[in-house]
Amino acid sequence: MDAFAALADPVRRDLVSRLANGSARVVDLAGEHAISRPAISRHLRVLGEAGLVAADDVGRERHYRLERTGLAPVADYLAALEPQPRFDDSVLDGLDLEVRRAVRDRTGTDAIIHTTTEETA
Amino acid sequence: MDAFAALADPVRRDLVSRLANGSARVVDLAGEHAISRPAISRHLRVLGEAGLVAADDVGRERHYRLERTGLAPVADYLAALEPQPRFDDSVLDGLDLEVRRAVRDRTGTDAIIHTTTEETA
DNA sequence: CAGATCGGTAACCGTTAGGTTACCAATGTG
DNA sequence: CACATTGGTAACCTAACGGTTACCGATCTG
Repeated sequence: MDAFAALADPVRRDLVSRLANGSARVVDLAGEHAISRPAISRHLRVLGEAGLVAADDVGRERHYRLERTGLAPVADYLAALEPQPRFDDSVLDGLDLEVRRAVRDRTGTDAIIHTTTEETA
Repeated sequence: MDAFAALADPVRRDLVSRLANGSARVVDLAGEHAISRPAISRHLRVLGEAGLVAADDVGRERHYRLERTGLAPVADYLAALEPQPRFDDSVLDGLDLEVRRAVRDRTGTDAIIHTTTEETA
């Protein structure tokens, strides 16, 4: 099950939100979620398969933690829905030439396009 | 069906992506998606209920278009999972304003906006 | 060792999701 | 008007989802 399908379930979203505040054991999560422990366990397995959660075994306990990299597909998808997915330089056209010229002149570091960041007066 | 569940289906994600490039009719979308037109129609209804898609009636045709504000719950959820809730997510930059506005506007359904903010006493 | 705790898995069950075909209303066009 | 086009809906079916209880192994602890 992919990340989208995994996050379609409100219980799993709660679990992910919960784990964003720190890792937890299955019993802890089950104690907070009104449904049975096996149900929580299976939700965690789904989240694990989606790459959203990972576990560390500590003795007989299993500490689940959020795996934020698993959120990448979702974030990427949202980003791709932006009106202009490309960098729109047109707004800065006026500055653009000067920026490039300055970069050429200096040639020191690579500097490249940090855009409007370095504006020391 | 909320936005998360709506986006859980790959066909619906395709439809949303497709509509991000411009509106389209049901027959057009059906012609691109290998499944039957009624199936597409129902997917569009689901997307509409989730606030992800809207339609303009033009004669006997119905032009579907992407409703980006419907993405607010998802973007908001992702933002809430950030390690430190700074508003520095370049990925979600464009959505940010729409997120805030949509949260104000909609507030209907479950929306999930409160995300675990209300700490237990 | 005996027993409690932690956690995964299997079996079962009701509900829902998503596909199909068939049908219907509404609108454009010869 | 006759008919094609567009698109929504209903009925139906299969597969999957998500819950439960029961059971098992593994690990701490008296």
